[in-house]
Parts: sequence; structure tokens; C-alpha cells
Amino acid sequence: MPKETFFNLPEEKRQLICDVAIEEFAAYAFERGSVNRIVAKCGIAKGSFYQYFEDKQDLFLYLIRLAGEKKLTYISPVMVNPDQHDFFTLIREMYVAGIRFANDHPGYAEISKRMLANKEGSIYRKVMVDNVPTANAFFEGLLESAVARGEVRADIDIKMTAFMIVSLNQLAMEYHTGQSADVFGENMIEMVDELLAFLKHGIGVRGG
Amino acid sequence: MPKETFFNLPEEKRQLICDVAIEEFAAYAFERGSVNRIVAKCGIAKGSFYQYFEDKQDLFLYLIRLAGEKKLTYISPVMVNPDQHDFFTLIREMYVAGIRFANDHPGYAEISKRMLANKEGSIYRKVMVDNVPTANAFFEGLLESAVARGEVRADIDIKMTAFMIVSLNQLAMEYHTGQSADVFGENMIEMVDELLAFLKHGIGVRGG
Amino acid sequence: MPKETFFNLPEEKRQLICDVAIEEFAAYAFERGSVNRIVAKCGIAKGSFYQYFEDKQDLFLYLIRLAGEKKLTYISPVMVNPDQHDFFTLIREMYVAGIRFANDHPGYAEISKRMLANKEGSIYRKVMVDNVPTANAFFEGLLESAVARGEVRADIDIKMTAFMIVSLNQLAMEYHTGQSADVFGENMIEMVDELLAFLKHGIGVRGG
Amino acid sequence: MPKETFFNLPEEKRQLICDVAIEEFAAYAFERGSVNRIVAKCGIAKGSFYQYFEDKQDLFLYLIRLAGEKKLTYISPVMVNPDQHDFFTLIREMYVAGIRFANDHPGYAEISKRMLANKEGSIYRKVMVDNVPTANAFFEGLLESAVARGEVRADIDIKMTAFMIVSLNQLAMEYHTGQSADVFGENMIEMVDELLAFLKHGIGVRGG
DNA sequence: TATGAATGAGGCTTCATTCAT
DNA sequence: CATGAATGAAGCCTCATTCAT
Repeated sequence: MPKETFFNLPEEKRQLICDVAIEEFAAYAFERGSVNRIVAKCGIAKGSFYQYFEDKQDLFLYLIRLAGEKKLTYISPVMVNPDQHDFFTLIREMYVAGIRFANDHPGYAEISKRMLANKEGSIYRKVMVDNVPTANAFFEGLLESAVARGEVRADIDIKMTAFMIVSLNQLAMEYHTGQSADVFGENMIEMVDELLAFLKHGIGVRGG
Repeated sequence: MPKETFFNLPEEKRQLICDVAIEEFAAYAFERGSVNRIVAKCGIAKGSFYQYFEDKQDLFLYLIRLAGEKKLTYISPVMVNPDQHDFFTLIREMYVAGIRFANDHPGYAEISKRMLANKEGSIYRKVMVDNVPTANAFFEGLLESAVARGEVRADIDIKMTAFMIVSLNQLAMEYHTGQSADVFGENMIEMVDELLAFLKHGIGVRGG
Repeated sequence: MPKETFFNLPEEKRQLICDVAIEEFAAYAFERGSVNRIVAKCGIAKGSFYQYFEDKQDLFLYLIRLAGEKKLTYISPVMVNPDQHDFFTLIREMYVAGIRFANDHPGYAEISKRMLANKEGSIYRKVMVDNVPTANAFFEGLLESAVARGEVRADIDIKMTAFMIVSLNQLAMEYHTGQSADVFGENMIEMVDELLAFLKHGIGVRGG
Repeated sequence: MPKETFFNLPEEKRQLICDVAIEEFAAYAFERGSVNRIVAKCGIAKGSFYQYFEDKQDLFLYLIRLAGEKKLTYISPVMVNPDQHDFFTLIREMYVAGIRFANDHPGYAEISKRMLANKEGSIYRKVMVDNVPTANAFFEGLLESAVARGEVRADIDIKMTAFMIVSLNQLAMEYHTGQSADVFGENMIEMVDELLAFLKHGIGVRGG
């Protein structure tokens, strides 16, 4: 975690540092991201950096945490009471939230993705220490309820399906951001709905 | 491409260099992978490295190409005549091939994955120059045929579905390698079949 | 231009670095001059060098600029009002100034000469970007006035003559520094006067 | 000097090596010129190079010698009996010869120039060991005769004037090659004649 | 005689971090 | 709390030359 000095900084400066750092780590992976460049872009002294953060990793982990917090704000309204909603509605909500987040905060989304993609990197493990109850576990729970309620086929492999659902979320974000010049909104909703239909019914013809 | 020098090397030495390099780039992304470490582990002089390869990137692209060639040997038997098979059979074959490849050559699979994950990196684009007709395009073709034959629902978004199928392959590999201490074979086939069922019918209950 | 860091250095250290660097680039051309050697002779860390200068070229261009500034201090007194003096007096002044400069700062003179001699080198062009109105152009102007005033024959080729005059200045410096163990002063003045006579009257006998 | 092996080579190959080497050293100074690049461009083995030449310097000195020999072929006709000609005619001949040489063999001219410009370089001294009776000395002799015959003013400084005449030759070559898109021939002769007039009469007005 | 792989020193540059002020 | 100069290891790459075949 950043040192106290960092949190004593004027909001504005803190924001600047985060923005610049996100830009850096969205452009370069953690190990390649340069403290030198960050402090230069921020216009702060190199020494100051090390009075705000233990080291480069400290900053990075903080950004990852910020990303998580920001993402949380997108999924709050409906997910609060997951039991009061249809399983596929929840998934839909989650996907839309993910895409909206990625749309509003592409930098944060990028570094999260990068970090998750690098499961061997030293960073991944350090993040996971804090976030033990991963998204997968959350969806495993949801899936169990959904199966119990008869919304989802009972013969699925819960763990694998949860993995798939979470991954599809990531893929949906990527697919969406890959589509250039998208009029955000309608198209995105359509895409999510197709994805949902896929999840629900597959792509085989009925009775096939 | 590596220089002639490299191909004149005794098979054994060439193998060593590739193995060490794969190990390096499986552990570190391209930019972080260290030529210094590679030559040290190989026990060759730094100068020698540059008599084999133009530069670090030359080596890396060669490894990617090797990965592609190795992977090809896994998918040959059935995929040769794609028109003579059921769509889902093809997909199944492809998934199994991918997983077998990843199982036998985890290093090569890892660097391929890494490279594909980093669509912004300078490397990705360079690879794509050679491999223009990407996997996605291949599956779009298959999907169109399958829709025409009534094997696949006609109301799907072809491009997105192709994207999804290819990505699921990647995910399947990851999921499989993530499962520790797997008795290879039975479990894997089961997993693929579940994935296929998911692809085909989704996870919603019939009539739901 | 060097970074702020460099100008914040104690005068003494800055001087040392410049002296050492001049020595290096007077002995070796730009591309052959070694940053390693420079930092070693200065007793500073290699990393420090790059906190003072963008790169090797940055240092070199700075030295060239310094050379220009130093040279300027030699030619100020008379050249300020070129129109108030006889053409050959101006030339004479200029030659003496050049030689004095070369005598007091042989290193700076040497690197300037080297740079001007290598018109193909990447450095030359970069220097010329700043110094666009070259010395040649200046003398072309003077020559035109001199022709108009009847001090110089009207049938000369202005451009070529300007080129020659500037080059002769360079040659005079070289000739002078080539003469070993020169009691500076008298001999030099003599030499310049001979050169001037040559410029003015040629070496042919009158009426020849 | 190159080894015997070099001279046993087929004329064609020897020529190729010289051409490529000239190209290299015209583009880069001696120390920067790369044996690697030369052998690569020639398509010969690196080992072969060292069977033809002692080392890089051996090749370079040979090229310089070749340049001298080639230049000689340009000045033979008239200069053979220098005593039978007017001094300024000789100079004129010499200048024209120099420019013709530079025009026909720009590469050889370039490396000669470069070498002469770098009087501090280790190469210069080595060349001078062989060529002791330099061009300067030759002209000093001519000048003395010319003075004796009354063709040249008696009050000149012989050594300096010789130096000047030789240097002007170099300058004339540079000036000529600097002029772009020159229809060779007429313009060049004109230029030389102007230069000669300058040498002879200077640029001051008669009686000035 | 021809070859070309091997070498290791040296080239420039970037880095994260420390520490005295 | 801010500063920014100092550091030296490590980064990639090029070099002229040697030597076994």
C-alpha cells in the first residue's frame, strides 16, 4: 500500500499520479513500465515517488486495487441481491457492467486484463493473495443456486462453467473494444444479448 | 528468420538454444526476456547469439513459427477435409488438438498465448503479417457452411461466434493446464465434451 | 541541449566534464568517441552521464555550441560594424580571431573542424539546422559590398570566392597549429599578412 | 600490404573487394568501417578476409595506395616534364587532374580526403611513413623554380604558399562535387580558371 | 586455400532505487 | 515533506580477430 504521505497529497496531485501511472502500465507491462517516465510525466521528483510508494510494485498493486474498486461501482445496483434475480439476468448485468467499465476506464481495464493474463508473473500471485475469493468462486455459488432453481442444466461442470462465464466476460470486453467506431449503447446491448443467448442455448439447432 | 549459421549448427545445440529460449519467453514476455540470460544458460558467447539471429525479435518470431508448425502436426488428421465432417466434430477435434499440443509443448503454447494476448505489442502485428488468414477467418467459413447445412442456428452473429470459438479453444487449454496433476486423457476428453455440449446447447434448460 | 541537471552541477564538475569530453572528441571523431571513456576519466557513474545529457549526441552538440560561443568572443570588437571597415581589414580581423581562438582552445577548434569536414555525417546536418545563415553567406554579403565599393575585382565568382575565403581561414588555423613551437604573436601576424597579400594580389608578378 | 593470397585472386574478385571496401570507407571513417559489412557485401568468408589482409588497417592502407596510383594516372601527361611548362599551367593541370580524378573515382577521392583531414588519426601517420616526400614538398620545389624564373613574386613564403596551393586543390574538388547537377567539363574548366586567376592576381583591384 | 563459427570486450542507453540536502 | 543527483547493474547489439576444419 502507498505510504501515508501519498494520501496526504492534494486530491488533484494524487489523481494526476494515478492517471499517468495507468497510462504507463496500459502501454507497458508491469516490468517494462518505467518509474522514470512516470515521474517525468507527472513533473514530480524521483525522490518524492519513493516517499509516496514503497516501490514500483507498491504503486502497481494500488492501481489494481483501484481498478477493482472502480469496477465495483458499476455492478452495484443489481448484484446487491443476487438471489432476487434470474441467473441469466445477473450474468447479463455483469457483462454489461464489465463492458461499461472498460469503456469508461480503458486504462484500468487494460491493466487488469494484462495482470490476469500473466498468471505466472510475480504480480499475479501477489494480487491474488488479497483477492482470494475470486470472481470464479462467486459465480460457482450463483451457478449452484441456479441449478437448484432449475434455471441451469444440472449436468454441467460447475467449476468449468464458472471459469467459462468469467472468461467470456473478459472476451466480451475485448470483442467490444475491438469493434472500431462503435456507437456505444445499442450495439453493445445487442452483442451482450447474443452472447447471453449463446450461453443459454448454445449454437446448435434445437433438437439437433 | 535465423541466419544460415543457426541452421548449420548441430541439431543438439540448436535444440538447446530453442529449449532455453522457450523457457525464457515462457517465463518473461518478449520485451522482458533477456538475451543475456539465454546465452548464459546455453553456455554460448553473446556474440555467437548474434551470428545465429538478427536480433532478439528474430529469435522470438522463429519460436512463434516453430510453435505454429508444431501445432499443425496435431491437427492434421481430421481437419484435412473439413467438409466431410460435422461442424461440432471439427470443433471437437480442434480443441483436442489444441490441448494435446499445449500438453506436450507447454512452453510453445505459453508463448503463443502470450503473443496473442498482447494485440498492442509490436510483435503481434509482425506475426500477423505472415499469418494473415487468421484462425478467426477459418472458423467464419466453417460456421457459414454449418449454418447452410442446418447444423448451427441461423440467427447467430457469425463473426462474434467465430471469435468466441477460437477464444474458447484458448480458454480450454488454459483451463486444462490449470487443473493440476491431471491424468491426461480421459479427463481431458470429458472436459472437451462438456465444452462442446455447452457450445451446442448452452447451459439453459430446454424450453427455459 | 543538456538537461537541467547538468547546469545545476558545480561549475568545477561541469568544467571537468567539458574538458574531458573535448579531449575525447578531439582525439576521436563523434562516432568513435566513447562515453565509457569519458565517464571513466571524469570519475562519474555511467548513469550520471545520462542524467546530464540526453545522449552522446546531446553532449557533442553542446560542445559545438560552446565552441561557437567561445569563438564569438574573439571576433566581436571589430566585426560589429562590418560596414565601417575595409574588406581586407575585416578578413584579416577574422583570420586573426580564428587563429587566436584555435590557439587558446585547440580542442574546441579541433572538434569544430572535424565536424565541418564531415559534411556527410549525421552530426553536420544537425548542427546546420541551428546555424542556418552559415559563414559562407556572411562573406558573400561582405564581398558584394566590397565589389560595389571597388575594393574587390568585379569579375570574381562571389560564391566561390566566399567559399575560398572561409576555407582559407580554416587552412590558416591548421597551418598555424601545424607549425610547432611557435612563439605566438609576431609569427602569426606575419603569416596572416602574407595570406592577406596572397588573397589581395595573388602570387603572380605584377603585369605577368 | 595485402598478402600474396590476395594477389593470386582472380582480377574480378580483387576488384569486387576493393570496390566494396571503398564504398564502406567512403561512408564510414576507418575506425567505423566494418570488416563484417565488407565481407558480407562481398559474399566472402570472414576467414578469407584475413587470408588476404593482415587486418583492417592493411586493407585500408592498400586502398590509400591504390588511390594514389589512380590519381597518378591523371596527372601524368603534362607533369612529366614540369620544367618545360609555365608554373601556373602546371598548377592548372594539377587542379584539373584532381577534379577529374575525384569525378571518376569519388570513393577513392573521398577516402583520401578523409585520411588527410584526420592528421591525428593513427592512420595518417602510417600513410605518411611511406609517402614522406609529400605533395607539399613537390610544390615547394616548383615554387622555387617559378620564383627563380620570375613567374612568381619573390616575397612569398614558399612553405606556406605550397601548403595553400595543395589545399586549394582539395577545396576545388570539394567545391566542384558540392555543385549539384554539374554538366561536367565546361563548368569545371571555368571554375579552375577562376581559381587560377585568383591564385595569380588575388582579388584586390590592380593598384588598390 | 577457403571457410565460418566462436569469442568476449566494448559500444550506447535505461533502470529502480538511495540518500544527502 | 520535497528534492534530484548519484549509482552501477543490466539491457541489446557490433566489433575485429582467431582457429579448427
